[in-house]
Amino acid sequence: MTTPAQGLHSHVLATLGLAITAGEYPPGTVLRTDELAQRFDVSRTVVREVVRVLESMHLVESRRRVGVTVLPTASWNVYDPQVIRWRLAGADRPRQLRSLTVLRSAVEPVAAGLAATHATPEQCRELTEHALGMVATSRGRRLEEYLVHDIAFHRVVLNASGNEMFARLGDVVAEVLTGRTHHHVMFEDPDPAAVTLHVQVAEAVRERDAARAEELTRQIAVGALQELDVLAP
Amino acid sequence: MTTPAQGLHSHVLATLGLAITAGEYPPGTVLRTDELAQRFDVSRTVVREVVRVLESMHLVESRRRVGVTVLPTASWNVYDPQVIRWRLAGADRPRQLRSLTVLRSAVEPVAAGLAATHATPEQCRELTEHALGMVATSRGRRLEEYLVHDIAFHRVVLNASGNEMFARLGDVVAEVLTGRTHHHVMFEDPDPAAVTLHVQVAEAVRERDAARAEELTRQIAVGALQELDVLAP
DNA sequence: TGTGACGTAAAAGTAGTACTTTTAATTCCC
DNA sequence: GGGAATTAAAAGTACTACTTTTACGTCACA
Repeated sequence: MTTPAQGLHSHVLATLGLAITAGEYPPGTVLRTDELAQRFDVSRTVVREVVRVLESMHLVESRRRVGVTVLPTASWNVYDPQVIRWRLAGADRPRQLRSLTVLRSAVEPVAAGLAATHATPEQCRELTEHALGMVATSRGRRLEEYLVHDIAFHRVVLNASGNEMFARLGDVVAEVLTGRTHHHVMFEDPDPAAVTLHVQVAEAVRERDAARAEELTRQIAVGALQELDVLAP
Repeated sequence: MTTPAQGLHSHVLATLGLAITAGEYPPGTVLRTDELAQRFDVSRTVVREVVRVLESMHLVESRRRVGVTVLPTASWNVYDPQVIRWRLAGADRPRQLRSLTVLRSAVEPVAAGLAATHATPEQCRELTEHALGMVATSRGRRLEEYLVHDIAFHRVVLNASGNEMFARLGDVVAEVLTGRTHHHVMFEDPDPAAVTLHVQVAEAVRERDAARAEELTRQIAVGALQELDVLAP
């Protein structure tokens, strides 16, 4: 069982993509289109379309007379949301979670700084709302509700930065936060210090204090990294 | 004339991808596969494969009975190197250059800090080598040679960070630096202050001084951003 | 024995056609 | 006028036939 699979293309793509990113086919493995067609019981047409997509993600390379070769991790489009999802669902989830968290620690403080100067009143309002939401749900095992606010908070910050590259990391952050919550010891409530920091970030943005927003977000990031070290040293 | 075009698929993909990212088809525009097949004088098979790839980049969306709809910029996979190249080659090159530079300013300092603790002796050597190369070519209109060292330098830093997400930004940085050089007033030599900073970063990494490497790289980034403000206010 | 030209076959690439499925839009009935 | 049935348009899938590239093995020649 892999994915719902409405549409043959989606199904084959999901299956193959997941298998490759999970390392089931070591780099250099050669697949042949009609072999795949047979294996999945679909036409070569469908397989070819899938291969073209995998090729655009640089997961495989297709060469005449050779076949479809699986490429090493180093050439993968690791920023492709689809690739990220596959990897988070597969074997090297911890590694992926760590590298994404490091990326966050670089990007989010800068994004917060920019948000302080660019955020619209509406965005400021949303920020405050979600920060307060986090406070409200930070105790009593309400992790799922907390997560919703946490994700929304960070998404607003990234969007408010006014930089489209940052904005597009919203989904990535959502994945990371979700992954983290669901793999935690679910007994403990979120770190109160982190909650406070979120409230303060919202404050700083509202007050147009870029330096403070950046610094506070940096502290949140440090916390996230430390947490990761404790969980997976 | 758009691209060399070895292979029908590549040609159609390049043409369509470029046109869409250049905004020639406003979001919501509907294309039909057999119309495209006719226009490019290729089979529908080829067009379908191209559409599937564009779909995986979230440039378009294909729906039955409707056709292939061009999606708004907000949904594009802006981290896809191919999309980045298309956008840099097209109309909103300045915007793209700016958002990428902001991304760099967030990522590279952190990467440099990590590099200071993770760089191998070989990487330290390369770093120093390229920094000195930059010094050597920083005067006398040797911009192309300078560029090679500049790109190599930043690539080594990103790789040495040990984070695969950072490492994969090497190509992006290369594109940005190349774009900047080629669109500058080519009369002036690179900023001497920047050159010095690169040498110092190499030094800091060699001495395992993470904080200093990070701070110095941050200064390089600030310089790049200011430069951008002067050029395209 | 080594080397280079050559031929072969295997696999991807392309084309075209026939058919299925979904679904927007129109029609028609109540 | 609103909702159900019909229709047709476009993508999705399959299959088959053919073209092009090219890795690999063969064989001749030095």
